[in-house]
Amino acid sequence: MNIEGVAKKFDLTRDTLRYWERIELLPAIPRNQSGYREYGERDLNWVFYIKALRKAGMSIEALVEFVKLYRDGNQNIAARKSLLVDQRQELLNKVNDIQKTVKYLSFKIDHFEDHTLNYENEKLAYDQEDDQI
Amino acid sequence: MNIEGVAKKFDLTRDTLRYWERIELLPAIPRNQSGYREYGERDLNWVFYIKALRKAGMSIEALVEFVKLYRDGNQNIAARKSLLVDQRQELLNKVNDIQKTVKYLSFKIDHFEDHTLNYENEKLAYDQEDDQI
DNA sequence: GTAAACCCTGGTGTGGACTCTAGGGCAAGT
DNA sequence: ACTTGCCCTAGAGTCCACACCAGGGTTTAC
Repeated sequence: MNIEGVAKKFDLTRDTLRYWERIELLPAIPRNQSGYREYGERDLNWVFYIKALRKAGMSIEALVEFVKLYRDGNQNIAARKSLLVDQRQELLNKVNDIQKTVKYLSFKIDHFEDHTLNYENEKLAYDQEDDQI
Repeated sequence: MNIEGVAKKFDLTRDTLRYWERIELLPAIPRNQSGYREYGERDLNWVFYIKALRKAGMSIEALVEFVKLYRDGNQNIAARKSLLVDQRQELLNKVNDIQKTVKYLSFKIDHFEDHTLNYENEKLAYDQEDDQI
């Protein structure tokens, strides 16, 4: 599949795909005889993966790291797997953060008219056990 | 409380606080006779609120919008409340997205050695019902 | 009363993640 | 054969969210 097709399929711009490749967020895409990029199955997997994790808020750094491990050979399977596990954990942490904020919002919504509130009360609502604001 | 105190309390830099104020992400902070910012109870609430929502990944745009509604008077209480509700909904959507990605990662982790996978299979794991992508 | 440690504004700098442009090659239809 | 519409690279431009000055006033500690 050519770059246009991939761009459409995943709703990205061609420029973004080229950019990702340049910073090694994607592996080097094979070229046809005219030098055009020809995305294979594996490359589409990467695009899908990268896009999902970017949307979920993963840093590009972490992803580059991961791609590098793949690029550098099949050696360190354990390392790669544990990176996946780490990434999952980071996402779970993020979910946790957001859910705290949801609680905080819910509290504000429920007490919307109550103008005596201050953020100390709200902090309470936001997080009962965590002492660092 | 002066700017240094607020910065320390919320683990932000003075620059960030001034920046937020400039782009109207915070209301105009009252000044003392020397022109120094003097943060009140309400302002601390804002800082807390903004910081939490930023950390949760809310766009600055959406937050500026919200602050504006407050700034423009006490009129539209309903509008303000519904904005809170909207923001909560956005966060819930985000949680949903991330959880999809977590599922996807879990799938990859579980099938780590299985090289016959392609992103079509993974798409299945990623999201059973959503047909886009 | 003076040095250190704050505060202010206005402006410039920075890093990240694209986005666009220029200049040129290839492909497909007419 | 020629127009249209892709593709390429290299490089410049943009926007965001700060971070970092410079130049100057103020407050606090000695």
